[in-house]
Amino acid sequence: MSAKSSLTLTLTSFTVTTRAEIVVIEQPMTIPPASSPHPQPLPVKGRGDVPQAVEETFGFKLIKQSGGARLGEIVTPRGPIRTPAFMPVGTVATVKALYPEQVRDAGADILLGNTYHLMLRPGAERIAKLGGLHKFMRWDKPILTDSGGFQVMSLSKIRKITEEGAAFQSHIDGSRHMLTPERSIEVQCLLGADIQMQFDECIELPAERREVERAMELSLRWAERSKRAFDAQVASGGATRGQALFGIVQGGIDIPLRHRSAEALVAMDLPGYAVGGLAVGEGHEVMIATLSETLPALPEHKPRYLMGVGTPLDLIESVARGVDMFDCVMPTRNGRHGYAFTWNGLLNMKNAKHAEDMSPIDCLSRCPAAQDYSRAYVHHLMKSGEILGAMILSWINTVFYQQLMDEMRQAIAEDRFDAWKADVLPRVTARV
RNA sequence: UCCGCGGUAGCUCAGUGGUAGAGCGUUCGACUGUUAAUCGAAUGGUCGUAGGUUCGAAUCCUACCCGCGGAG
Repeated sequence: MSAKSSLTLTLTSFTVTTRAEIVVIEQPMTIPPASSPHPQPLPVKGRGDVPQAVEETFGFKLIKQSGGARLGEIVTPRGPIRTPAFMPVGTVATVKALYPEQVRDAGADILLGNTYHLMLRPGAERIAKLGGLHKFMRWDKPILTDSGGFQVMSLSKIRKITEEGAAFQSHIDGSRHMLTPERSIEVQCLLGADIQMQFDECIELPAERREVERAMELSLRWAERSKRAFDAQVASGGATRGQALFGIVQGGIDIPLRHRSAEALVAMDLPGYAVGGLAVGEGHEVMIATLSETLPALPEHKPRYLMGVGTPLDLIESVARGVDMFDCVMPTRNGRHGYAFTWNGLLNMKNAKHAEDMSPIDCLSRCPAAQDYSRAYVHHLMKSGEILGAMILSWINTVFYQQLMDEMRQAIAEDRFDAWKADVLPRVTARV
């Protein structure tokens, strides 16, 4: 039962308080010190710098399997990444509306940043000059950077694809920029990303098979170039062996194309593999079906990262099939847009029914804000367009996602993942 | 009391002869490697009242009511 297990988890940086009884409606709301968004300052010593390496190389330990689900740990010089892991998205060097301290205390081991956005502003060379992305944004744990491949799709109106790469027109000032596999890797090295992604072409679905195949084959050639560029960076000191380059399997929902893509990437012997180009319009069932057919084509002893996914349902079903890493804007974006992910389902805090509801948002959450602020108050903040509403919901959702991953890891460790899933899935996928 | 301006959707206002629109609000929805504190949909008005002119009036005319400003 997750209600119980969520309260019995032992987490390094979290004081777990039992507050489920606080639901008394007439009681005045208390704002206890535990809810401070700035709980403890980051250690000043070595802040933002690479810790003197305990482990110089990147690695992955597969600890246990339960059904198809895997428990593991990615080892990096900046610390371990417990898997299955969810990476909060910090595209422009910030997880929107949250302090890095809150993201850390939520339990995140790694963040995602973005090549395209940071290259345009403030600029990769500038970040390098200032000491790297970790120091810049005060996040000393690992960072994974996306290569800009997703922007090939999301910014399709202002770009052109050639064999060489993607020519973008900046969405900020209209200036022209070329993103090639070589430049993408260079930028990711300048940022100091611990895990770097190959440059790829992500396309929207549905799409013609020929188009899917063309983008997949192009992405394979770009993977080769990305690897050569990354190896050259390691050779010249622009990157270390503690950093890693992941390949991205493409191929839409076409299984033979997915297999062809996976096979070619596996032959390149990369330290990790992502499944890209999913959750781009095909629907949950099709995505899971494609994933089920794709994952077995990847090596067991390397981390598997499902890019850009997803809903709690997506995460649970994907972990059940052996995915180790995720990232998604959903907890933060939907938080800014008024939704709360809770252990009893999805809440639209803008709905009128919350206007006079003094109960907490989620008494099963380990996020202080989920206990402290009433639904009525958060409803008011969202209706008023107040920033604090977005901050509170982003916080609650970020904690929810991490707590979800914690519970999954715990369940795998205790070899009860299927039972856990049967219990939790119907509740977290409900709409309240 | 006189003069002027104005009364159109819950609010602020467009619409000057062909049977009403916008923004905001309200309600609901969407969002999956963030161009997103964003976007979409629905809701909503016998056009101050009563007459008149006209084939046709929110629009022109008359009276009255209400508001604001000015004069006395």
